[in-house]
Amino acid sequence: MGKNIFDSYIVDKSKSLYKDNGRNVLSSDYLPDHLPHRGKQAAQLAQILAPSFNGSTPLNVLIYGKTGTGKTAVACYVQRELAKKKKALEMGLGESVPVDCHYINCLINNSPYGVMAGIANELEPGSVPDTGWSIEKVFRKLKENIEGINIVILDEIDKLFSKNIGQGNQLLYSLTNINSEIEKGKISLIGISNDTTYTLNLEQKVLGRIRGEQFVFRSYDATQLRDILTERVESAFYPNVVKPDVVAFCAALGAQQNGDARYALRLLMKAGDIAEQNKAVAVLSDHANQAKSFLEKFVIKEGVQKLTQTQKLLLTALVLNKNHQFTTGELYEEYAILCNTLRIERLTQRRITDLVSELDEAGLINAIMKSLGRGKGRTRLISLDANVPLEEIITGILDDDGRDSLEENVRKKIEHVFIKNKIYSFV
DNA sequence: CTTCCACGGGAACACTGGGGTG
DNA sequence: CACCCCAGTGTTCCCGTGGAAG
Repeated sequence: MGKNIFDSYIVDKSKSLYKDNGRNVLSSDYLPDHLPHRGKQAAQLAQILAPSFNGSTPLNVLIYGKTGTGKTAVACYVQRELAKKKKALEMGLGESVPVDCHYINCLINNSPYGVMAGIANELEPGSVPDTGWSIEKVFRKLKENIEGINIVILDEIDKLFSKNIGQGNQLLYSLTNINSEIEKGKISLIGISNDTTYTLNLEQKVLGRIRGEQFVFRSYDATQLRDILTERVESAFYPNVVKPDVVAFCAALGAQQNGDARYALRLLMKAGDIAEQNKAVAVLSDHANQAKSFLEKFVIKEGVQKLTQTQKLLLTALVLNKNHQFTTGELYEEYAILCNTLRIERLTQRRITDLVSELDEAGLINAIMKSLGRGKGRTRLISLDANVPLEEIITGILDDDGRDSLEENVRKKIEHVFIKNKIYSFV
């Protein structure tokens, strides 16, 4: 047998640090049997939903909290328990219990149509196509098929409002309105939001209808994260494979990232992977350190790769003048010049301001609003974020990784520009 | 108080890609 | 098959507005 590119990555099962299927335990969509430090929240949620088994429609629920604070985990945990209870009751009664809980992720179905169709297909799989119908038609179909009490978890519900506030309100209004329109089926919503401003820009008429319970999930601190990680480590790795200081390290970093348990778990998994690839017999703090820098770079590079061609050009302009602070007007000039040399159509300045805002939100650049007074007006001062390594940005721009946001000839030309300006030499 | 530049909301448009109809 | 309906996305166009130097 010759050498194969997979060889160094496939570890002999007998030498693996992970138990069978253990690596999955660390993945973000794994739902453990026990949720440390979230038992109370799960119990409260169960209490709110419990009346559904007696035939009354539960109150709506809004859950707020930053990423990785266990919102989704708690909701899905309760969903799973509810399904178990339903089954048990049905076994006992010998008849079906008309209670169901569905999960919709609004980031994946990221449009009013997508969410509406998602719910309709939960009620009756395949009843609605992914595209092509009017929303009203989807809604009609949904109303046709709805029966009993349906608890709908709308995860990342804030994404419905980030693009078009009016549409988001309209959708929630329609969904909550169903209960007064129809007798045979009811809906209650569990909205999960990463936006901690607690408002979601809900209009008054929608707010009045939602009228439910609100939960705020506080971020985990380092101690809590350590408890979470410790439990996962026990089911993911063989005994004594992960040193306690590695767990503490991951927990501490997770705490720094706004108490993000997901990040801490990713760190731990990466550390485990690195340890395996190095054929180590244990996961050491050195592996965790490597994992940390890997994730940092990976996030940036991946973020840049996903950008549109125009955003990459804006970044290019900033990289070429990495010590300069641009006003929007200046940056637009620079961008226009770049478009000329690359022979591409340029977008309007209005569009560019939006793209700059997106880059700012992504944390790749700093754009500070300043009023410079007479003759200068009100503008943003734009520069690369000093904390972002230049190398990752440049490789992110050039290395498309099959995403094809850059036309091939444009990519070549940008590379050429970088080389000409002696910025690309170290790659 | 004027003046300046760009911010950013909103309407309108083009285009894409799917379903439904005759 | 030709043709219309519909949602979504990315864009342009128009324009009222902010806020500090002069």
